[in-house]
Amino acid sequence: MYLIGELSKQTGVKIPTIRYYEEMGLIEKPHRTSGNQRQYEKEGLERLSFIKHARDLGLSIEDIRELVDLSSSPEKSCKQAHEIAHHHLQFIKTKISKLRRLEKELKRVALLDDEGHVGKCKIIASLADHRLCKGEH
Amino acid sequence: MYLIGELSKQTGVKIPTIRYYEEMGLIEKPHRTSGNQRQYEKEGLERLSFIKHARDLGLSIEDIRELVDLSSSPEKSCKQAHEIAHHHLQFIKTKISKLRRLEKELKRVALLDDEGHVGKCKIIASLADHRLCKGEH
DNA sequence: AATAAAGCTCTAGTCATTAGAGCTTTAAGA
DNA sequence: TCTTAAAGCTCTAATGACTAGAGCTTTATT
Ligand SMILES: [Zn+2]
Ligand SMILES: [Zn+2]
Ligand SMILES: [Zn+2]
Ligand SMILES: [Zn+2]
Repeated sequence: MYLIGELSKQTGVKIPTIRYYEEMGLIEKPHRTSGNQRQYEKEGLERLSFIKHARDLGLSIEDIRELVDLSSSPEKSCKQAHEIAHHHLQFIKTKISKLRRLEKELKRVALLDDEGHVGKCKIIASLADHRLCKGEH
Repeated sequence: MYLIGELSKQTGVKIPTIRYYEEMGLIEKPHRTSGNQRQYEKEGLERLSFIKHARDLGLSIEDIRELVDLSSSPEKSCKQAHEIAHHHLQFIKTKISKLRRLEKELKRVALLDDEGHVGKCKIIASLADHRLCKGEH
């Protein structure tokens, strides 16, 4: 149905990345043509779209591998999937709050005005000395 | 004055990382003892503290290299330092807003409740199909 | 003198790709 | 049918910022 270039266009996943996913065992090894070229079916496209979407949502390859494995057994409990999503949400929240603290400090630093030369540069001084910061990073 | 382990304790930078910074040209090669061990002076400690703080604020090694180079010439214009700080602030802001969009989508996904098995799992369905999302990532 | 702690170099692994070299296969036009 | 261009293949190495480990030497303490 699709050669790798077509699959790449359909999903937005670059060709070397598709081959990498194959090597990592995220997608099944596709059928090869007589000339050794990868040939994908609709399921291959669907699985790659799933992976692309999960990656766009920031999930790790490991998380995705578990989700992919899971989704091949419809009768199993989906508890693990809920845990992964939940855990990842927490992870993103933590990341955001860390970045917000950073942003605060950086705003203070980046908006400093000074005489314009290195010797008395307030930005360089602020980077040199954490005691000038209001909080932790 | 300090051996590498002491420097590490003082700054919170791990020993292999200090050696890595040396190799990258971020810190000067220190004097060696007769037994080939690195021996740092006060300036070495100060420079490493600078680097640590800038890293904690999220600056890249490349940015830090420029700042370090710059700070050795006090008479030069510090325009470049201001640019780096500014640019980095923008970078952090962009990152935060991307993560917030992600958080929104993930909240929607992670808090879904369903019948508890993979076949009808709403989380897995949401990951499989971006059309179920409200926005871009 | 013996032992332990801390230092050294060098290599390789992490994560998720991406780039490039050097080759073969396939499709299309002359 | 021949030729060329596009697209595919494998394999290796690079990215960024470390980190871990093997196998060795130096230093400090008992
Ligand atoms: Zn300045
Ligand atoms: Zn600080
Ligand atoms: Zn479910
Ligand atoms: Zn989506």
